[in-house]
Amino acid sequence: MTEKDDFSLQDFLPFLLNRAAEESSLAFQAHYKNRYGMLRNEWRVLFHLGIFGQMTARDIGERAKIHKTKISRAVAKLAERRFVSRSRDEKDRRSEHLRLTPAGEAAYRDLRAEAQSYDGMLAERFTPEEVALLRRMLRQLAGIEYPLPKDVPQSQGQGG
Amino acid sequence: MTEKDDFSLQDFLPFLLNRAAEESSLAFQAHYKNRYGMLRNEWRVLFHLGIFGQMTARDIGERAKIHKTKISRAVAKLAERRFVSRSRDEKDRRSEHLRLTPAGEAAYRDLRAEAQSYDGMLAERFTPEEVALLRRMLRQLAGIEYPLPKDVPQSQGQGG
DNA sequence: AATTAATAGTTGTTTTTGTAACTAACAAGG
DNA sequence: CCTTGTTAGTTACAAAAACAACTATTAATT
Repeated sequence: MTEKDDFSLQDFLPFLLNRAAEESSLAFQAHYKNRYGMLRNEWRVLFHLGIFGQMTARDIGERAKIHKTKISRAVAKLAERRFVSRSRDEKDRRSEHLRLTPAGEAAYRDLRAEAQSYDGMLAERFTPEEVALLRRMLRQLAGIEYPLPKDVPQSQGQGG
Repeated sequence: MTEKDDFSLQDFLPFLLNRAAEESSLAFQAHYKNRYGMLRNEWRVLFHLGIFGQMTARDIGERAKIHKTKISRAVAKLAERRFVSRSRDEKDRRSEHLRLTPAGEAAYRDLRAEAQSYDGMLAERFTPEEVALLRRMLRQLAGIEYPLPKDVPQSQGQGG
């Protein structure tokens, strides 16, 4: 099994990104899965509601780029477990406002703490500058616009 | 939908990595899917055989960290399409040596060229130093050991 | 107003994955 | 030999994702 070829799979960005994503998700996955019986899309919805307070399914899908059928099923599960409450918009009765119940808030806070310490653990392997650059590059690759710092009015060195 | 919370999902590495991986895989996926009807694990197996010439299913799984059932199915598909040929190891009749057929080689070369130009396109958004650092960090997160330079002889066993 | 198009969200069906159990071949110890 | 354990790979079944078609409601066009 000696190398025969100069192409390196382990340098190919899509491959590398997938492997890193998979690997880095494992330990966190164990948390939301084992402790709350949640699926990946469920914690994502939970986090969005935890962060933004109230959103429609559409808002979440747009922001996280998750397909509406996944959102729909994730919301159904979360509502069934009383982590999320739904209320019709009376102006537009097609859409529903979603928010966390107290139980949902509690789960969110717990998982958020977990996420923060987990992220710190991952970041710890590098210097702060490296991590900042990594996040910036990943956001760029993910097509997430760089969020400007709130206190700095001008473009802060996106550089490319 | 205003922010309510200081936790940023878009900075959470597992989330960011997943999004970047998904996004950066899209265009390449279109190639192996539309042109060859391949699935993700199938091109991965194809590439391993293209790069290393001959391997067993086990070798591939170990190197790419793909579960053996996925390899098994990917190999079955590739063999069915005559991209891969299989031959029993006569010393150990449990295992099979896999290699690309001429058709498999052709598909590999085509997709490799695609992968190279696609990777270049992704990398182009950053400076060469940034890209080098990105790959290094991703390898570290993915649990892939840093490959030592080839001219430095090295203890046997697992290799890189 | 009536018709058509668009949007929010759901449901049903087909693919893919994940997991466990399985077969076949080898290996080691009694 | 003959258990017992291990490894390579496959298969069967359950869970999840992808995709298409659907309902209900609103908006736009005539």
